[in-house]
Amino acid sequence: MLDPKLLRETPDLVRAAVARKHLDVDVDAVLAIDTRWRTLLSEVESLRAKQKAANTAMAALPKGSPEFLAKVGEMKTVATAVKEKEAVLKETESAWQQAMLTLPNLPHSSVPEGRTPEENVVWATHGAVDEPRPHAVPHWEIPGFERLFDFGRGAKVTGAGFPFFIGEGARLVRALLNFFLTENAKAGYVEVSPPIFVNAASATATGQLPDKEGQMYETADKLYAVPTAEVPLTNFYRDEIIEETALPIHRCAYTPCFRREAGSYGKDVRGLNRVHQFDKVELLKWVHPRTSYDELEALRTDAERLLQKLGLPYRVLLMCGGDLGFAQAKKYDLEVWAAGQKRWLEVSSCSNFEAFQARRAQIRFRSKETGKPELVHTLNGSGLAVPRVLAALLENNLQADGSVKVPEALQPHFGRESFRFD
RNA sequence: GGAGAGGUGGCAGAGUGGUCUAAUGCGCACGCUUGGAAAGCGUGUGUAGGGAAACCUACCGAGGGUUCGAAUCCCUCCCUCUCCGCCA
Repeated sequence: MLDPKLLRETPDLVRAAVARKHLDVDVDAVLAIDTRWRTLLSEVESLRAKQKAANTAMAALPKGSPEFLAKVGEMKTVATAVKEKEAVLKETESAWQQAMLTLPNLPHSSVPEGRTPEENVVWATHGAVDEPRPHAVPHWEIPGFERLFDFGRGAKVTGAGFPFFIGEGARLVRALLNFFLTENAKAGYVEVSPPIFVNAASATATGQLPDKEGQMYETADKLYAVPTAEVPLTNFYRDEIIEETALPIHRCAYTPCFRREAGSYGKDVRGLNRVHQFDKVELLKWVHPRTSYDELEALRTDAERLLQKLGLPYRVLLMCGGDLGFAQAKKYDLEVWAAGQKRWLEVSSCSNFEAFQARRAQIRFRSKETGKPELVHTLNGSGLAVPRVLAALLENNLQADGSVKVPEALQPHFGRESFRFD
């Protein structure tokens, strides 16, 4: 959510942000509701003040005295008026809240202009992308693929997009997770193992609800399977005030992630590219507003290092205004090169939300200068998502003899230097 | 799952219909005191919204209700504790 004061005092800034993100939001309509809400609020408050004054006066009167009874009669009409006004206020308030939620976060000044993904800026490219690999094939076409990654039985047991990982397949997943967590710990992120179901309040605070409800799996008792560890992790400090000396807080968490991916059919759903359940390690930061852009660069570097150590070619995209998410102020995507499919796969998305998430989740710190609570800045990024890294690893490291070379950094976790599908 | 008890400020804990912006204690901050400290004494000490300000309003687990008036009474839900049952 945006700062309501920002809307009132500098509506042009908000209009500019809407334009840069190429969204269709009626800022003036939100302003109108805001004004109406504030008028109603002060009306209700003055009626309440009247009630309180009468209350104090009546406490001093003998109960049942004529003066007392006269006051009761008088206050009855005020009570009715308060009730009516309050009902209107409440309605207006929820309309106000909904309207405020339509306003996107302001893009940072360093975010490039642009409407479509094609206008994202290629920030950096690492590794040999154009190296000839005559035997490279999409990972799902590797002979024996289903022996280690059994999509067929997964579909029977659960449904499409819920594969079994078997033998070396399962071991690769575990090795990657172990590698990610170990490296992240070295970089100073404290490991957390969070609940993988969250309640509606948590899903609302991080923005999954109400809009993206259809993207989550919901249980019979109204809990949601997490689409990313970002949700339980960010909500850890929801409605809390953190000591400034505790900042910055760096954490990482492995969870399985569950996504219904409703309506996302197309060619990028093959194999490990897009599944309903996948493993991911998420990096999360709660920081002082002053440092959040330095922290974003560091976050991106930390995620990049993982790909570098695995020896996988990748590129960094700086997202343009139009491809920025609703809540992000600035975002980098990390895309790994899949040599068989000859395409880039997104494996991490490193974002600075500034105070946007923190305001919605009410995560604050006590400022040493003012002594007052202020909103923290939150950042997050994957470090990293397993299946797509795995897909790229299989495709890039497939040898002419059909074996797959395990990256050196992964060998201590995997236990061998290579493996075969057949 | 069954039975019972309870959720009040940073913490402990009083308050069971009216002057509660919540007693008291601890903690914390500042001041007095002191050679310095402790003790003692004094003052202050939540969050949010509105307002230029004085100030006003809301918040006693959450939501609804009764009432002229609710921390207090009623209803629903959530959570914690104790005992019993079941079980990794």
